[in-house]
Amino acid sequence: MQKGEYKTLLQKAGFRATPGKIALLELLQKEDKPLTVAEIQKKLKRKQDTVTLYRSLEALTEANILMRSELGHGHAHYELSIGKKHHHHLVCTNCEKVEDFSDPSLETALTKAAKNASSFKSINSHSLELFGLCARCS
Amino acid sequence: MQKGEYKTLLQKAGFRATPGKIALLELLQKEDKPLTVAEIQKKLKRKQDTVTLYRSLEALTEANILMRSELGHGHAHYELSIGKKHHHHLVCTNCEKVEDFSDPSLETALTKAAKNASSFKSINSHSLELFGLCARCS
DNA sequence: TATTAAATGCAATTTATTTGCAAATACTTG
DNA sequence: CAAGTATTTGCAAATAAATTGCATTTAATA
Repeated sequence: MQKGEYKTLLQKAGFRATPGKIALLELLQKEDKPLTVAEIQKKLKRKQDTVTLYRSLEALTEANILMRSELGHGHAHYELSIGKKHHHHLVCTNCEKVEDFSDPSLETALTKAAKNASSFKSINSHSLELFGLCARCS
Repeated sequence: MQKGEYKTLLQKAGFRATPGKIALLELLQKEDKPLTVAEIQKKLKRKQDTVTLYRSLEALTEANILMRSELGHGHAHYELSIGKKHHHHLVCTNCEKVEDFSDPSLETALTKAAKNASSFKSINSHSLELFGLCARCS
């Protein structure tokens, strides 16, 4: 995703291409890992009210532009979802380092498991995190 | 797990077999599904302070007697972990109904994926939830 | 039964997130 | 390109989830 393209992306999704939202998307692209609201706010050059940030994150997640994940700390993490393939997270339980991972055969197994999932008629999404110790912490 | 056995269980784990903790374990056994702190508190015959409940839940989870899970609502859920086989959850995004599920081949895939997990030295646990619509809501 | 460390309850605090509303601003259309 | 309008933003305040400190109670054990 090129820098200027966020304007188009936002507008196509029905949002206004405000400096705040563009800065948010650019930051998340640059960081390329799940960030908490506090981290985002700290790193954003253009300062935004916390409430505005929450509202933007919520709306953009709803529009599938962002992806939200719970990483076992009591607060949500957000990352860019467009332009990234489906993935999950490895979380270091010591230093909280987060790493992406994906595994095709795991996805296959997940899809199958979802089909077998007894009484449920449809499975629309899933969340999966692996917890362990990263190279530095072990 | 028979009723009276919780006393022994607690003591073996280094806890005191207090009426509060025993009542908590008995309730979770009876309910047999992930409950929120508020739900537990409401259903407990013997009323307990919220703080006490939080502390018990935390300690018992630490001791692997309980299992905590995030089900995509902004608060933790707890269920008995002893005497239950490893499982995950199906969550209805409409009515919040929760159902257990487990799938051996999925576990195999998860273990393999964990091994391949690049830089991480060890994977100790994982969390997996499937979200969809239950039979009634679809 | 007395001792003591663990568990409890209360008050208050922290952290995460949400709501209401008025002011500011991006996009449309003339 | 100026005006109108609906969206977005910021501020203040509220709500929700979880935690901390401390004094009191209580289960275990000697």
